Amino acid sequence: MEKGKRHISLKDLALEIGVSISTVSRALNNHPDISPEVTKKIQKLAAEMNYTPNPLAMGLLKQATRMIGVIVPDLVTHFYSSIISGIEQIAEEKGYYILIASSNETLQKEIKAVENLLKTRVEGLIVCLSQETRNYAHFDRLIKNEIPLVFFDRVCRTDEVSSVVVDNMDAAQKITRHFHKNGFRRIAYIAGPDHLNISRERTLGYLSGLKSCGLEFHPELLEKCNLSAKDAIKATARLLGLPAPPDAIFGINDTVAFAAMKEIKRQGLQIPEDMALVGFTDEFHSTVVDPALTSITHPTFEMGQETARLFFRRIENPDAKPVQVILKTKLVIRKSSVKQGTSTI
Amino acid sequence: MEKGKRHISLKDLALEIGVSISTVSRALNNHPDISPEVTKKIQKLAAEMNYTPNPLAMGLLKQATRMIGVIVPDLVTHFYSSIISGIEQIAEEKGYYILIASSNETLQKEIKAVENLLKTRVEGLIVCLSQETRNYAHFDRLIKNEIPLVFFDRVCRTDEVSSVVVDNMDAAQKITRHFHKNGFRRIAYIAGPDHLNISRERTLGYLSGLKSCGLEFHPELLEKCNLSAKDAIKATARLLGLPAPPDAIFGINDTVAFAAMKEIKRQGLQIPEDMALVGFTDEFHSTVVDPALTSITHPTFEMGQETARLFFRRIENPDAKPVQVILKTKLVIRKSSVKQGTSTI
DNA sequence: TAAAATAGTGCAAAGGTTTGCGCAAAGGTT
DNA sequence: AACCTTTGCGCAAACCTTTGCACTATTTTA
Repeated sequence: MEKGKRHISLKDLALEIGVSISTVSRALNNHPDISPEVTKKIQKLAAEMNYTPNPLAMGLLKQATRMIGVIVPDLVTHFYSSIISGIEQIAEEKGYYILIASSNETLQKEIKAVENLLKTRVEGLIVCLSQETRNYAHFDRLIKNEIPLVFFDRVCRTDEVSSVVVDNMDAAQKITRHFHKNGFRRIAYIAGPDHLNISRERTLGYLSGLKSCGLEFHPELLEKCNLSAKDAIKATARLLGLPAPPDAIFGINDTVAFAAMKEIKRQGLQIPEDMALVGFTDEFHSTVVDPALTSITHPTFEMGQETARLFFRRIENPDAKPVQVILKTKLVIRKSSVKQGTSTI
Repeated sequence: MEKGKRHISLKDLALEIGVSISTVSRALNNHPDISPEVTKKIQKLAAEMNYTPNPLAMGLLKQATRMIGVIVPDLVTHFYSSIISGIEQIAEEKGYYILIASSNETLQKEIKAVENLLKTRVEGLIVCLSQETRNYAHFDRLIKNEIPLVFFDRVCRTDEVSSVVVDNMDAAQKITRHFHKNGFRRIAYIAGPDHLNISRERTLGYLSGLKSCGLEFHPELLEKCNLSAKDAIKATARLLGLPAPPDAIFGINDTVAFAAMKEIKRQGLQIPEDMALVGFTDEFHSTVVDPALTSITHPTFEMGQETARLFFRRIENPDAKPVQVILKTKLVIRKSSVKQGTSTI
């Protein structure tokens, strides 16, 4: 490879062998029109010279970049990183690359990310809504222009767009019942903003869970926060400061659960003796904290895989009806929600 | 925008207005040759029709894709995610996109990632070596072909390639001295593979730290692991099982530190009373575990930024000499290394 | 008034790839 | 021997953009 020339092209091969570019192209694609000897010679040279087709040229020609844009609320939590890994695995199998953007939980950056990714001509988008997003105009534009789109976890427009979620209602029910079974009666829930499906659905699960246990719903035990650690700490403090404080709390996600844990400890309360705690989070973090955190674990890697599969389903079959894949979560019971001496069965 | 046509081109604008493609192109670039009226009309239409230049076409023409390949050992730890965020920020300022690949700590996947990224015609690579990498042929090829390359954290070929690292020796010294100052005398270190600069340098810091404290070096207190949690647990167990076990341990990174913590707790030992512990990790994780972990924190976001800056320095000035940027770490003292009642000053 | 300069556009090539069509030479059929 | 079919390959267009050059009017200069 001569200096300054990083990649060789069909033209280079054609010049070297003394045939036309078309012949080289066809030979590399095993087109029957080209004689076996010529084909072999060309393929050999291509291998030697380390030829790889230029994706820019292909993209231009085929109007397909083989790139997917992925927008996540943040990059630094295990939840999203793990989902991205799942997406990537499937994408790689299909010969696609993913372009990752973070909305930083803001609507503004999310809109910007959509714009930027479209500018780069990604073939479509895989998105988890930012916490702020309650206006979907930027996605409606994509839908109108028939640009492939799939949502995961935090979703919207589920009639028009395929999506992957977990069974949030079921998960919240499981937590509530688990608390009840372990002797807790004043069960609090720190939710997120109402416009997020995950928050709404978990609230429903919480309520129906209470009902099925024969527990009364106390509105003051349903707290809200904006999903930041800071706000979650405030919400926890409000709960702990109640005239009749809860004896168990579950947080809508890991940030909230860890924040709650910090605040509970800061106030000198024992977990789970004074206050039981359950979160939505992953294996790793749950076990590293003390006490180990009982939690709903998401099948994050599978969520990513499933989302990517839906994306390719859409690419390969644009007219297919949107579907919603609902994955089951698991309640992994650890120390934070079980008083010593209590049966957990 | 008519259905099925996702992006409009100069041609569409030209047809609409009735001028040539060249005129449209020049008008959008404010070329003085085009009359002000025509220019204004074209720019107005372009804005209305939401024209954005096709990066594939530009890439083909300019032989520059404005894409950077980033290879990290894994995607799911905060350390790398945070560095990636830093890289991304600078890249975005420059109008570049990043393509992220994970080596999963294996040489094989790292080589594959290099190949794949080159296939996509990234303009260059930003890399943190996998744990296994001790053969650098795949990078030597890049160097020979003058493909821009920058390493961070785990580096090689530093004479030919710019890199960003932290002052690992200084960091390990700080830890060792901190242990000594707090009354610990049998200080152990769980290192990684010797071919990794971070491991070697921290070992040197450990040794010189011991020396400067007047402590003798006991070879059995220098353990090694392959950076996996599993192996780190084994290494910890070996240390704890020693006839004369250590009274303090520091782990080469967060995975190792957390694994050590688990094993120490599992054996029923108290931290820091029976065994002090210090890790290399980030703010968030250090505070969420119990006891809060004293640790060397990396300026991860800045590392990412600095790495990206070196990359662009290379792009803009290919003949500049390679440099190595060495960032300072901070030792943040928390409970895991200070016995109650002990002065930490 | 004729020649020269200028302003405003368009043509075409380049970058890399695929592919319908055309063309020549070779072989096969009556 | 005259025709038809293969075989094997090249031409050129298309995808989109920039840019050197050429071209046509119009305006300026001598």
